[in-house]
Amino acid sequence: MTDQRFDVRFDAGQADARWQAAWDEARCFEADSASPKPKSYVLEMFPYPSGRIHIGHVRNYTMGDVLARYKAMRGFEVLHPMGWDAFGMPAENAAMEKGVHPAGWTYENIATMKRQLKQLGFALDWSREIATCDPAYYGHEQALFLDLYAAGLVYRRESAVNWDPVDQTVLANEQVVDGRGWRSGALVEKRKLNQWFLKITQFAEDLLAGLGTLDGWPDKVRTMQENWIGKSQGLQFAFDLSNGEIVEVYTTRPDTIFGASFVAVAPDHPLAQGVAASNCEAAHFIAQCKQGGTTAAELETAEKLGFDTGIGARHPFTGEYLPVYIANFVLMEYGTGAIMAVPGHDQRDFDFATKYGLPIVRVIAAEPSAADAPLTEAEAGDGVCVNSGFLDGMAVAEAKVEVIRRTEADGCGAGKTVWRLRDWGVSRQRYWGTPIPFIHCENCGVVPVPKDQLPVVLPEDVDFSVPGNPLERHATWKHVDCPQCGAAARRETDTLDTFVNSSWYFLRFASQPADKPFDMAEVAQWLPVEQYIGGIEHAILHLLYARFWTRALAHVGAVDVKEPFASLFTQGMVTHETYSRKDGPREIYFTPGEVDRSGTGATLKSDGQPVQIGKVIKMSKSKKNVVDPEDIIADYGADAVRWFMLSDSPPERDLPWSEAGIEGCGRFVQRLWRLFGQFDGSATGDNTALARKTHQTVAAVATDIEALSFNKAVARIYELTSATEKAAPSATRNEAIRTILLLVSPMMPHLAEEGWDALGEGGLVAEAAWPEVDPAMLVEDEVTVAVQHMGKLRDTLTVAKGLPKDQLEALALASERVQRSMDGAEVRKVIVVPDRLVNIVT
RNA sequence: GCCCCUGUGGCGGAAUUGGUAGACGCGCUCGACUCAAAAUCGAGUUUCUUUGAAGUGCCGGUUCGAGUCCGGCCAGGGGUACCA
Repeated sequence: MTDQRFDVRFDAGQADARWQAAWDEARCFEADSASPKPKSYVLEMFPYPSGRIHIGHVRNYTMGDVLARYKAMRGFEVLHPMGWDAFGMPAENAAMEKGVHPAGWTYENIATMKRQLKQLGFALDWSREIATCDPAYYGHEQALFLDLYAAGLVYRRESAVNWDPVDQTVLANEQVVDGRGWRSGALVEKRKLNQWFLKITQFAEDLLAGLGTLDGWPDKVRTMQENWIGKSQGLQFAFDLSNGEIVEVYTTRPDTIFGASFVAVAPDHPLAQGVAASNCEAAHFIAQCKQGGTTAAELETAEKLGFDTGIGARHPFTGEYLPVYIANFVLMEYGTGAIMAVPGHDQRDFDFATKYGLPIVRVIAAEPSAADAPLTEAEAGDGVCVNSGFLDGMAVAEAKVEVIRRTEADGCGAGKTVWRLRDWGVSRQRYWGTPIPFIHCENCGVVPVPKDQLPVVLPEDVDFSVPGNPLERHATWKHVDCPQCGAAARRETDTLDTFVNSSWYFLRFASQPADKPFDMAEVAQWLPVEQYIGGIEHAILHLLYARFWTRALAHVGAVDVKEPFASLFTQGMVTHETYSRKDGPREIYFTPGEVDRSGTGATLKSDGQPVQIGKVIKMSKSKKNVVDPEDIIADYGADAVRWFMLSDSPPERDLPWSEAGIEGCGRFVQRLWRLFGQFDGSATGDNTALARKTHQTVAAVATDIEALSFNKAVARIYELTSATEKAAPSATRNEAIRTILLLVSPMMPHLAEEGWDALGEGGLVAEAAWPEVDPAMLVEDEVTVAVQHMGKLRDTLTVAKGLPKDQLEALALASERVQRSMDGAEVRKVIVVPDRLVNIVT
């Protein structure tokens, strides 16, 4: 007697609501830290509450959800939490554009997005929800920041920001478009401010070494972080200057020292500043270097400019005097802020030397005889030293050692390890972030806010009608008494980089006492995160900062974890075309929903006029190329959307969004529903082939889910579904149907619950166990072997598995098609790969 | 500029990691059912000059054998320290 529900189509709308309520009521996704079961912490990168969930979120959270539900079926106590990376610029932009308060805007977005996530039926522990803009979260962050300060990991120094001279405000790199402020259109300048820094460089060696232990991370991410940290062994030495001073330079290529044809210092180097004090041309040049933004891409691609100071630098080995330039491509942050320039073997130096007519000397050649081969571009490759005095004939590596040895012996320099990694600047001159808990006192200097006065809470009455930091302008907020001497003092008005918020949220998810950031012992129950899933765009910054912050907390004894994420999976981005129009210096973007794309071009629905079709790039709030999943949930149900996210595209690859395909997923939901309805309790008898297929599929899908290869798991399930549909009723077929239901339950949980219930299984499928596999059923007894002649396929043979080589060879040679292809030629060689192929070489 | 990645039918992709290229899905075509449509079911679907040949972005190399390994290019994407 089958359930009457199977007489009609599966009603996703009804089932989604019903089972979401049932899971809530059973509280089956709330993680129990005290559970005796083995623990599994599955985490997806928490979203910025930008307004509404987009397809990229759905993809990310569906993957994590399948893994979390699968892990639960395998007997783990699963922690699968969700929260909100709720501080950030878009809230302030909304405040400026729409006059809404950042807090109100953010919390409304959170409410909307939480509702949308719930519609997707994710197995999330909402009891642990976090919003980083909640003082209950950021207050603990302020306490941790003070702990790091006490441990000497926090300091202040000057650093450059993008300055908009018209709006009188600091701009994010994203807000600088073609060197101009995005609102004012003014040319952006570099301006120095006193800012807060975290000593990430103190952990550089350990962060680098730690990469070697992260077996569960993609190699590409480890490589990117390794390059970012950028350990290099080089030489730091001093040039004696013609004005009696010295200048320290750092080079990673001491082997090329004889090719040095000038010395260059950064515009903000003390030497440059000294020259500028008495030379207005130099001062003018330095001022010119201040133009433009602060990004590496901008600095590297800008035209190389220099100013000859007239000072000479004495080469330590030749005694020759090299000109000293102030150059815009030398960075004060790296090494000593001064370089010896070797045009022959560094492209930046080559470009500069060409422009200013400086000598370009070859000092490295493929072989000694090529010493005078002309250079048309810088050659950075390996070779032997030429035109290099005592280094001539030495290999690059050997010469590096020799130059460092001589320099050290002469006492004018030493070998030195230098890191590309710079300390983490965490100051932001913005309102919507964690207030940095310090007070500036004229008597006492920089004073930490006492912990019993935390949290330092953001004022609510702020004005966004003028640009700049509202905290700075607030009438009363920054005026406080010094906690040490009681005198009138001033609060720090910078807030923390939002990457600080996301550097420890995974700890707060694991343990959230009211009186402290987290409990160390409870954190130890769950950490490290077993599987972390998020976008590849976070490969360096977020992931490196989180690794650093965890180490810093371990350094102050707050946690006993070193690496926070045991395994990392970087999903590809969901991409879409952009649509825009120029409006003066600003580019105005439109959402796909606002655009009619039916013709060859694209027009705006509201006015029928054309819009520019931009590149296919990652979906982002600022480019508005986002698609709203809620409509397709309404049309097809949560399960079809989830299934679609998992099908087809390999999860690590980018997914260009298209509407096509979702309908097919909707059809498959119905197809499964019909199949469940064919469960026939009265059927008897076995079907060995189907039983084998079933067990093989269970094993393969488990492997695929554990590897997060959901697209492959989906293909396997399609195959088993087809085979089961075609089979005649039998006990085996019933078992196959029941198995399919369990296999799809992490992916299509609503459909699975409805089917489980209709089949009278009892309890929730969310709490059911993964089907057992009989290893004996995985082995096939026949295999198909390819037969090739000269590497080209000529025939296939179906033979018993494990057939010996000589028999395979004989069968292959006997093949009529092979004989025809060989056309009587003599067999020179036969390659036999058992169970796979035979290749005959003539 | 620099670092990392990707490139296979009309489309998304698979290929036991050097061994039958195109599994599975989408789309499309034809057929069945229907008064008709939807839904469903079945067959087909890389290309071509089709006893066969070519084919995995392009050019070359290694190998009995290359989508897979090596060298050189091209195109697209991500990051580039204040987007998150």
